Amino acid sequence: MELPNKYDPSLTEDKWYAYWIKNKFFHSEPDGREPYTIVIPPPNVTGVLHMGHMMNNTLQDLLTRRARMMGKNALWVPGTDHASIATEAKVVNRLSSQGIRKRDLTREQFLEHAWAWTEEHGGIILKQLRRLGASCDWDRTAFTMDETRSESVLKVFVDLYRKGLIYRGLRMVNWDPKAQTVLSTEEVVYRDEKSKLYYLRYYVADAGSNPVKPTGEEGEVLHRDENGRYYAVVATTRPETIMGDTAMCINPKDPKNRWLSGHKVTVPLVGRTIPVIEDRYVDVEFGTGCLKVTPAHDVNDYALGKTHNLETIDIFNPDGTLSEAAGLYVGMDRMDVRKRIAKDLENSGLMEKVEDYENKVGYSERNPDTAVEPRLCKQWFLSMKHFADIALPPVLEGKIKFHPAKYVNIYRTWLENIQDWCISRQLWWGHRIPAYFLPVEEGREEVFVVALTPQEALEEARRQKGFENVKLEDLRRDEDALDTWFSSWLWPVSLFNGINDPGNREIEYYYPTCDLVTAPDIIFFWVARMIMAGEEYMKDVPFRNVYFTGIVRDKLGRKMSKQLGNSPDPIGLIEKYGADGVRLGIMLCTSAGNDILFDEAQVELGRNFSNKIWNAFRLVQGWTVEEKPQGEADRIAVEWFRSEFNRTLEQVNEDFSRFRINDAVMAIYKLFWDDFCAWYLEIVKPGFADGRQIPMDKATYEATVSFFDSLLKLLHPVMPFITEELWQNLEPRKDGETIMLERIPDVEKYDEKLISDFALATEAIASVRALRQQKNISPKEPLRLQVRKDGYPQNMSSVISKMANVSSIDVVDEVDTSVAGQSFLVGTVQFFIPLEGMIDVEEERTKILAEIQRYEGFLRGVEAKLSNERFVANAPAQVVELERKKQSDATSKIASLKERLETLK
RNA sequence: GAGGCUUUAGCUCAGCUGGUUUAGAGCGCUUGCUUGACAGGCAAGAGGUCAGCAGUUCAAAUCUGCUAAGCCUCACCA
Repeated sequence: MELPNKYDPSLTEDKWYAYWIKNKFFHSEPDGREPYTIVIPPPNVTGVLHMGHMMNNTLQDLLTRRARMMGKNALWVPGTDHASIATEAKVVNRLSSQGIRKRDLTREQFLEHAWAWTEEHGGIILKQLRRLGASCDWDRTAFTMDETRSESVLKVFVDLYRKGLIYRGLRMVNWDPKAQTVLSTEEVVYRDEKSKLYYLRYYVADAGSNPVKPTGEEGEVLHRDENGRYYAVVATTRPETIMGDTAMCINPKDPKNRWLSGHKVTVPLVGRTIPVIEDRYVDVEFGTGCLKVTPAHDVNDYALGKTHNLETIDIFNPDGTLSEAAGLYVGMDRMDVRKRIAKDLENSGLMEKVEDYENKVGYSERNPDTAVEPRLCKQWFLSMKHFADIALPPVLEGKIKFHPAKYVNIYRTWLENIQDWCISRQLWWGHRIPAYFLPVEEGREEVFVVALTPQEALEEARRQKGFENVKLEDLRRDEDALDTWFSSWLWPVSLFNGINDPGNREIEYYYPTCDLVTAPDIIFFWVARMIMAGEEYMKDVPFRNVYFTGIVRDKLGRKMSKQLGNSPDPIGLIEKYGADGVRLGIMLCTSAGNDILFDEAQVELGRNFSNKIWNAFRLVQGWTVEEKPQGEADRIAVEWFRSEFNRTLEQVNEDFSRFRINDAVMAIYKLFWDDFCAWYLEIVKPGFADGRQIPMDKATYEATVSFFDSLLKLLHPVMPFITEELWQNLEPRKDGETIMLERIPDVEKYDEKLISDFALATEAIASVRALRQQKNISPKEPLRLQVRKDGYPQNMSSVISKMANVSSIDVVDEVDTSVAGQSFLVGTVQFFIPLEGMIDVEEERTKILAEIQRYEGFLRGVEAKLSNERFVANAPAQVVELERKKQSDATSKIASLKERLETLK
């Protein structure tokens, strides 16, 4: 078969993927083998593939394929996430572009649009994963809102409610005014922001009752205006909230504000009179030491309001505009009000000054332009104390291993300071909370029941006192949906239907899963909560290893973003470099927990490597065989490569077991390119005679094919397509055979002496080649070589002869340096090449002198150690012995170099 | 503000339990290579005060402390 000299991935990738699918090689069913399970971190159902996914999913595929080729029953379960906030936002946007407002639709109408959108865009990302070669069991593709998963979510909600772990409560929560829903504390991201600190005058309202004068002359001036009226000054970053002020607070230990104690002040512009309260919460040093208290719009103020029994005035509408309760600026957005009120305060002489100020402002994780508002409302919460208690031990005790381990601390800190999880969202796209409110009179406290179905809810309701005759249509189901993560946290369990059908064959077999590959930014959102759910519902961990990837950045270290345009299109890369090339390139630069700086040169390297493999195959494929004895160099090469392969295999296994994926992949890369191609194949490659390739002996040929076979297997998990293509052509295969289901060889014993002897030979060869280059001697001109027999592995002569084009190697007691020539050392072995008339004596002397200097310096260091009595007395015997060996080696090297110098005179 | 991590060749990173020939890899760079696998290649090279300072030790890139720069996580200071 005539093969082109360039590998063309487009001719193989789709073909083999279709073959794998047709033969159901990705499909897994429970059986007697050891299971290996990975569940995909479900991407947003309407998302598209980005570089982060590429890395993450290549890793998962690599691990899955490798496990499969180690004889395990490997299963990688794919699926998508309904991503309630993100998807709902997209649907709302699309509707608004069609002139439809969400609030004009019923819930059912809106959900129809949302499902249509999901069907339209859903699953694109899963199709893209196929291009990458992902060996997911597509028959098991799941969705967080499909029937099984939805049922699981509702069951868990009901169960946790009955266990008393879910409660409904009035709390200060984080409100996203754009999405118009609450968020959990984890969904708020804080950003440093340059803002202003406004100093506002709050006049003392009961001046008639002779307030205690501010102490000190300075105070007199500061706190009294030209009309003699006293005032306090409050520093705030949020002047737009003054309409909600219900107190001013000072620290009781603050002498400079003592005079305000017990008085009342007037809120500027608003004119409302509010009390001055005292609380040690107030920082005396900050601003003026006077704090305005707005219980409805600040977490701390809310706490103050509770302890001091203050009125709460909510001045915002859900969309962030000012409500009727504000009295002023009604209907304006809060951010506009801030600018406007600053001017108005200024004009009314109520603004003392404005300072630049840097503070942290919380933004919505999903709507990064929207500042989150603290807001008081009634929501559903999951009590976390219990879950923290069950989720911490498995990680601390090492039942679950984090790679890298540094995340254990982060995990621990979070769990030890955990807050209750707000799980309700004011969204429609999601799992609707299975709570039903019963009809009560206006103003009475709400009464509700929690049940899986309306029918069960009705039965439950009728057991409530006073509701014995309630009817189904009287029940009003809670409008809210659940936080998306409230379904994702069940993923490793719900994928195997472990909630709805506990103890079923699949959950028993596949759970716990083995490895989880995910990004560290969802450690709290997802990883921690899966551990909680796993422990709660399976009484066991959901996975044994968590591999945290880094963030994919561009080569300048910037995050990839649409705005910067620095995010390559993954499918474009696959088309340009081949999926195998992209996979290899990315795998070479990942390491657990470290960000990767992506450079297209990386995948170019991967493409080049594909080509290297391809051409190595072309070489081997073109060989002919005849009956003849195996040559000596060939025999050594075969034995050596067998050892080298096993040594590397051992290293690769070790690297994989420690999740040092890039090291493992690099080791395989070097094994193939450097050891197999550059050394092994070059040694056994037959020459040409009379314009025809010399046939090769059977033993060498068969060894080579078997090495190629092993190498392809080792490479397959990283580069599935090209390895399948070549494996299929390496020997005749039957339909239905695949490299995917072959076994990666086990490590066999190897000969370390042979490996080190061969290393010496390669160094000697490199030295001869270097010499040729320096002296301008053609590689084709044969040279003769002398070698001093001490420490020289004579079995390497045939290899050296062939690779360095040396016509004869004389192994001698002492090299004959009486003729002109060049000597060199490999380790302690001395080589000499006679080169009559080919060397420049002066240049040679300079070089040898430099060499002597280097060794003398080294020797001085060694001797300094050895002459140090404390070293000889304290260091372990073998370390001292080693130093002695270094000393004698260096001494003999120097001696031989000096001798050589003599002969050059 | 509290904890944690990082700093080794031009770039990205190894260097694991202090000791193995006075530091390794990949990429990049330099030089030389056109007939038999591959220029997406082959061969040979250059390149380092291991961030700085002080300490512990017979011995430090490796352990400790301080300093500097960068990054991450958490935290209610208006």
